[in-house]
Amino acid sequence: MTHSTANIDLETMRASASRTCDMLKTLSNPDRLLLLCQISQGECCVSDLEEALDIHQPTLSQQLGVLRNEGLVDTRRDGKRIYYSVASKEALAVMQVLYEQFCGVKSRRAKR
Amino acid sequence: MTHSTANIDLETMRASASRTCDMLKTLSNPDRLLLLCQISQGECCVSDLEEALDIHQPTLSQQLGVLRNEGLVDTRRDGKRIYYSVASKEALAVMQVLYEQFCGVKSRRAKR
DNA sequence: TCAATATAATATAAAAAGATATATTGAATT
DNA sequence: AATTCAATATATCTTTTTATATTATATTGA
Repeated sequence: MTHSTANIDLETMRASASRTCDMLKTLSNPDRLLLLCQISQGECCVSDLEEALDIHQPTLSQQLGVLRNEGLVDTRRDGKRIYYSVASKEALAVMQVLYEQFCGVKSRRAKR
Repeated sequence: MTHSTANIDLETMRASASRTCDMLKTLSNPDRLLLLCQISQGECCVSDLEEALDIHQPTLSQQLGVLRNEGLVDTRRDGKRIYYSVASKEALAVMQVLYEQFCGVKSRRAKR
């Protein structure tokens, strides 16, 4: 419990870990992950997402709400429709790696 | 509930999302994230981790157990000590991006 | 009034975190 | 070879938190 320099670094690390975990938790749900995956390929409105992912409406709206609250997506209204886009560069970067690692082409199986 | 081609793709997507979420959930805990962060910088034994991160022993062992069960780390025994290393290239790739995004140098704040 | 979307309100389950105690294994010592 | 210590793991609870799904209702714009 001393206040050594090591512990000061540790506090910084813990702060970063905490922020990072917040984002990871938000991504740790299959519906939200798929939603963000779709949205990160280009702005979509809710009905597009509903059709593409076959998630039923209240769930969809609820999970989009979570993504909004965590600041991962932005919205824009156009008439009756609300369009979603990715708002976080961090999330976008993570989605990209996840896609490469879990959905990418299997051909180049280099150093495993 | 039709079996259109769109739904076949959706099943594949859901399967990938599910696997991806499993890993994200495992990372979504500050202790585990810090542990994996340390381990990804080079093999460490448990007492190294305990000292570096100031996590108390049963918690440490428990969270390392989670990382093991999810296949994210490997272990090797040397005498009384057990050494941990990263076992998943996917996890390593994710950790790298997380580090860049949440702990990286702030200097190059290019396109935001 | 309809279509698109969001919010509310529950219920139920699940699970996550922390604490304490105990077990296992290997090395060192007697 | 028995004892003991150090390193690590497992077990067991508690408590709290969180997830998820469902159904119903509200809001907003055309």
